[in-house]
Amino acid sequence: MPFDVLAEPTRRHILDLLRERPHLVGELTEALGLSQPGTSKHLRILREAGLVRVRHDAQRRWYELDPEPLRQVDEWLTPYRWMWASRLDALERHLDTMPDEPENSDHERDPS
Amino acid sequence: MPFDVLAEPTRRHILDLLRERPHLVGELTEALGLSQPGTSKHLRILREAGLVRVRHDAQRRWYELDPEPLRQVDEWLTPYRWMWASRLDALERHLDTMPDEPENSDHERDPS
DNA sequence: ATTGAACATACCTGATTGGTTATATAGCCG
DNA sequence: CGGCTATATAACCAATCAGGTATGTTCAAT
Repeated sequence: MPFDVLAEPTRRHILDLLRERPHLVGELTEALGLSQPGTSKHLRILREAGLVRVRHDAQRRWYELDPEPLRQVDEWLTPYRWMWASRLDALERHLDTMPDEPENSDHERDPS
Repeated sequence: MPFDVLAEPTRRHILDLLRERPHLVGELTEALGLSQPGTSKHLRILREAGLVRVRHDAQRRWYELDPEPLRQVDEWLTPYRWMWASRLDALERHLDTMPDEPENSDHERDPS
């Protein structure tokens, strides 16, 4: 699953950059503001997850996006997708019907 | 971002279970096959991410899904969504035009 | 009041991970 | 060839984390 790969903000940043155009490792290194080996390490993980591909050009390495694995994420999300719509509808209808009511619900959303 | 929360397979499993109906901690513990404190810990993380809510019923705790934060994931995904469609189209057209050709591309997808 | 049930929190531990610096590898150019 | 450029890999470190056991807390039922 590509979820753990996407968990890393830097990695999402890389994908966002590659969405516009392929990039060299050096370019990414500069854009991300981290060390070159650090960048290469992230790229390796993205490569192994199939999210990017490399094109060799002499010593250069052009990294380009492969969005295919994101489809899995999208699929996992699918059964949830209708929910936030209907939930929002319900909320709207509620707010519509009863404008400010004290509402002593026992619901709780992280009391910490 | 809820990405890191979703990176954990057990946590996705919990959400999948809650998608059907609210569950007690004990039920989840059994379904997941891990210790009760372990379950509670995951639930805490999900709570703090706003992905679940709790309803108190005496000593019982009913955990229920709140899909709202998943919307952020969906939104992050949005600019990528058109891509895999068009990419697939291109592939199909390609396969259509040239059925099995040796194809010595310089492309590479993790040579490891 | 005491016990037991349901859950949360504290604490510890081994594994993973994101970052670094140092070093290898590969290819261009003079 | 020799040195320079671009990238990858190795080795290391501090922090985070998932899991467990032990213990606290709250409430119902007797």
